[in-house]
Amino acid sequence: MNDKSTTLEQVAREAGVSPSTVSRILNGTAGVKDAKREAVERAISKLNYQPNKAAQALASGRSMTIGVLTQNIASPFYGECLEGIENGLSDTGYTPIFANGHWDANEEAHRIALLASRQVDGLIILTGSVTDGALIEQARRLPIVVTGRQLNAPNIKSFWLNDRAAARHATEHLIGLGHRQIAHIAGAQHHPDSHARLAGYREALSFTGIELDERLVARGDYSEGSGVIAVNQLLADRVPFTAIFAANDQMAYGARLALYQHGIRVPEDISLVGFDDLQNSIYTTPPLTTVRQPTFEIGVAAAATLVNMLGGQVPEPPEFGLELIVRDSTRRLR
Amino acid sequence: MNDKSTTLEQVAREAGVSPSTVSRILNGTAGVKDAKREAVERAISKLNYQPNKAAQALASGRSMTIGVLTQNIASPFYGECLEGIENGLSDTGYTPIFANGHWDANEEAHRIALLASRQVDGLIILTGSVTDGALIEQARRLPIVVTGRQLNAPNIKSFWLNDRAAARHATEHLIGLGHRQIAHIAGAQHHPDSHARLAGYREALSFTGIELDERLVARGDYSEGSGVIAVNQLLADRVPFTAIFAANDQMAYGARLALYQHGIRVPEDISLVGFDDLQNSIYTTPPLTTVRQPTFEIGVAAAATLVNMLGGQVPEPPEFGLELIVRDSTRRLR
DNA sequence: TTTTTCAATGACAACGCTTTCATGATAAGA
DNA sequence: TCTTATCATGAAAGCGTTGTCATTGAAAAA
Repeated sequence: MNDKSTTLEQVAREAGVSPSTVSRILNGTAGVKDAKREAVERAISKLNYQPNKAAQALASGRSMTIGVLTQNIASPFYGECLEGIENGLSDTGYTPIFANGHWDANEEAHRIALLASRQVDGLIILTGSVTDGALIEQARRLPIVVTGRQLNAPNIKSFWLNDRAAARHATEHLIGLGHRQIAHIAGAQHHPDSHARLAGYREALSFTGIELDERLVARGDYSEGSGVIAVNQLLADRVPFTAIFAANDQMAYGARLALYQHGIRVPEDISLVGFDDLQNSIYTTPPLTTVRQPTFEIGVAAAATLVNMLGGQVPEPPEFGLELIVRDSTRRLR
Repeated sequence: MNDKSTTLEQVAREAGVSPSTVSRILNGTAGVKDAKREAVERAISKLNYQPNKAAQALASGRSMTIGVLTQNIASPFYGECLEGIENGLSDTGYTPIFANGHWDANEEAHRIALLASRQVDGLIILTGSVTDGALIEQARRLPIVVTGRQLNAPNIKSFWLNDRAAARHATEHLIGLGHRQIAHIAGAQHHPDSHARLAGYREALSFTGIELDERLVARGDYSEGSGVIAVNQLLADRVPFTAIFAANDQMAYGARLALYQHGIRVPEDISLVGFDDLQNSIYTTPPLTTVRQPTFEIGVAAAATLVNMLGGQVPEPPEFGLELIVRDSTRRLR
């Protein structure tokens, strides 16, 4: 209504009480006579009052914001997780602030510092390349929830999934369908996930007694484009294969396209397995067999855990598992 | 280092100057002798000082944050735009804060109020159902950039694209390929975009003298699932068609899947056109012919425009156009 | 040299809220 | 009825900055 926004003091004057009282009503800090409470509430809605969060933050030391470090906001993978966090945070009074690390340890450290200077009350770190040490140091000032690693330290909770086991499971699925020449498109070089998934793939092969032909392992970077390149490479190498296990869905999409362009059918000629179960993987042609990551659920749980920590509790975060979702991109070899 | 974070005052003491001087150095507000500047800079890095944004916001009245109202953070469409905004904002000192409206006018109003109470310095509204009036009212206190509508008002800049013309163009592309029985999967009922795209479709048909069979217009809600349903519906209706123009890519993905499940080939049996050119549309099989929305670029431009407005300028935002990208999901009818 | 001007700096009052402390009023115990 | 807890409330001191104002010292002008 007016030009400057209304302040608590104006509300107090309008209601004929002291600012302290208004504050108490706002925060439920102490009992207040009904008469005054009503007067204040009337004043609040009359003046259309909204407390100034910056002032609240400064005075109370709590900003009611949570810093979320992702790697890439636009990626479908992080998108789902962010939505989970948003969901888990709604109605808690906390607001998430997102920052992109772009998979660069320095950048990440910088972003975290920036978040800290914004007085966030806690931190959610979605994977990332920050060192454990840096996190432990940060945790001395802020509670932290981190995904994608196992980290036991005071004031830190971590969500970790057994990528290796799941990758092994996915590969075994292909083996179970009779495939023996199984290519793998590995993820970005320095991601721990990539190693784990590659290790799972190797494990499945060696456990079954299949000798791994190193030429069947192509290196991608988790992007769709790298999936295309990987398949072209694989095809150019002329080492025969009947199935591909891609380290994530996005590369599987790229692989799918490259195969299509070569006139190779999925699953008739080649079976294809991804990893992540992005929302879109139901809608690819054919729908993609993949390992489901409970990304959204992890986001929700991470948020809830952090809020609990902020509430002074020491929550035991739930365990999550990975699950193979068999759709139509894989079939028995004949 | 220490338990509580360092304050400007501690830095001042360490450097042997007054807090004012430190503040001035931080903000470049006034000239400071080199000797002192160096002393202060040394103190800052020694104490690892980061200014408290909440305090800055309170004292200066500027929070250096920008509120961004999206509808759904996780959607690929908004994701690209958010990335653009993030990009356009980097190195400006401003940080975006995202809020989800979930396509509900009330929810949106509530989120905007929340953002306002966080003392954001400006607002970017990505489409949404808020009324123009509400925006104009908000704009009295905050500069606003809004996409998806044409709105000329003080303190508001808008980015608008001619969806109707582009939709017409897309439909004409199909007509030009010899298609006459063209189905349309319309977008969500109350989105202005849906109307515009449907109108463009109608326009193209009537301009070419093709009579529109209303049974060929299916109603979706912009989600992949609704594309599946729409095609199933269309097929069940048994009205023959040779091409589909979906009001967005996500529904086109769904349509693609439904066709696949019915054993109908794209583009051999049916041509398919989408709208948006999501990043994934290059990687569908076949790659999707679609109308490219410069989502990322609009995000960048929206951010830049808002920052300029905050800098006291009255920028003329750049114009953007829509462009038909012909890929492999459409072919000449024979 | 003396006066004027100006750049550099410090003191201090905001900014809008929370939170302790003190106080008067009310209810409970003696 | 008088004292003692208890409760509701107000006054006031921060929270960590910024920004105004006043002060100082030195360079420029006289």
